[in-house]
Amino acid sequence: MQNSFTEENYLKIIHALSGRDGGEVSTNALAESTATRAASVTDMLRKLAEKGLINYKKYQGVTLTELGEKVAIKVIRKHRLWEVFLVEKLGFGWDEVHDIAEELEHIPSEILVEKLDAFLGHPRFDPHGDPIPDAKGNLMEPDYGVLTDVQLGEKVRMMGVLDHAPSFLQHLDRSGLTLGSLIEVKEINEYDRSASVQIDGGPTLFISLEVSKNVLVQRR
Amino acid sequence: MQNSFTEENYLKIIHALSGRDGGEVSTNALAESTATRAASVTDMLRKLAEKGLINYKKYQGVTLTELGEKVAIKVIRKHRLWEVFLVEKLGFGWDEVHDIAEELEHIPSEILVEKLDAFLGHPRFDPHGDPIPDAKGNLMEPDYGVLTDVQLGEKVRMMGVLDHAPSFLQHLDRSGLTLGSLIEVKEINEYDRSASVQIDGGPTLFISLEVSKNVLVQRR
DNA sequence: TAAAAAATTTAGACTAGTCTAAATTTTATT
DNA sequence: AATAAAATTTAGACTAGTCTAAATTTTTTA
Ligand SMILES: [Mn+2]
Ligand SMILES: [Mn+2]
Ligand SMILES: [Mn+2]
Ligand SMILES: [Mn+2]
Repeated sequence: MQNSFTEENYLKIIHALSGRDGGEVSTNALAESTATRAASVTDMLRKLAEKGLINYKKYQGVTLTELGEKVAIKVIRKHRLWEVFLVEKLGFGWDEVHDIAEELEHIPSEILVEKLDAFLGHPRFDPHGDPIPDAKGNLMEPDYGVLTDVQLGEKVRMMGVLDHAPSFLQHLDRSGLTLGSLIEVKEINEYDRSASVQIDGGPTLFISLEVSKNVLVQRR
Repeated sequence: MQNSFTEENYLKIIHALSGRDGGEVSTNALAESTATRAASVTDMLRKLAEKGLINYKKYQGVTLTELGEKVAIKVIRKHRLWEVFLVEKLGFGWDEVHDIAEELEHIPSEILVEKLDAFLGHPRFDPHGDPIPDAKGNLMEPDYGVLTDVQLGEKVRMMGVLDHAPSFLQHLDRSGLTLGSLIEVKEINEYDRSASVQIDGGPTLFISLEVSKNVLVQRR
């Protein structure tokens, strides 16, 4: 049978919290991310385990099974493709698309996804720099660094963001930081780890640690 | 508060069954169209009435309130715009889009609908010839006739279909009948009311009463 | 390593939407 | 108008997903 909207969300969140190592995810972490209570999570975990989507032993946390992983990646693929559509075709800002994509990602129809993918020209990344899984379910996570780890004087390319909150994305817009920006670290303040960076060889910008922490860059 | 997927479907179906005269819709008719039982319909009707979306007096059938009508038309607008998107942009056939649009029509976001509408060039009709309500909720029902009512020798333009079933639409495709086709009635058989028609001044086609009944045409 | 704290699960309950079976109301027929 | 048939509503129950409060298990800390 089909998976419900709610089940798909649990799988997607388990995938995200599990990280690239595929480690166990705790009931409390899921309660936090799903905005429900731990007791509700336990109920759902029993059901997902029943359906063979997760590995679950009481009190031990959960991981996705291969099947669960496949389902999660399909949802992520749809989410990111729809985000590309919203930005590239409909003209939404990258700060406006996440919530709409949260709904669109649950529309069924394999063929819809594949036609959408073709219509968009088989994009490799979504508007936030996140990689789009291919039709076979392969998800290549590029290993970007965080701006915090960049040394003084280094030049890096902005490739993505860790925080997807509209307020953060809007802040980046106002700062003139977008995907692809060339960032040169001109100064790092020991006291609060804020920094001055030069964008695309042009204007210099002051950024807080909070921002640096959430900007993904390609070091070369 | 927001209306659920299920509530929206009830409103849309009440709108459809109510016809242009806005007449009462019976519990049984709704049970049939929603593929549920009459008892379930009664429960939902109480709820919709509670929310001010329908006029409901026990045993008397229902009509939409102005509010209910507004909500129904918004759903219809979304359904038809998404169908245009699926056909015009993604390359689906007109026989493939209805079920997918049934899902997409429930995605919220007013701004999404308006951006989609603009992206599509503000289409007036969907792939089946059905009129698309405008952003203000105006729905202009053109008064087409049915091919059955066309006289011998008359020339009419095909403008829509009454049956939206994939099998019927595929049958029209195979027959070479599409929206915009010029149809001249060459012969009508008294016995079964089947007919021979000439399409776009070209090939002559034999069509059954069942088909004629479901083809909408513009008489001039 | 025993007690305290934290995390997790169980118990019991609620809502939305659905069902079957029984009761009621309306409509059609004698 | 009385009765039969059809339509509709009510009663009681079920599932998915959620909740609070209580019980249990694991982890931490003294
Ligand atoms: Mn997103
Ligand atoms: Mn994204
Ligand atoms: Mn349709
Ligand atoms: Mn249509």
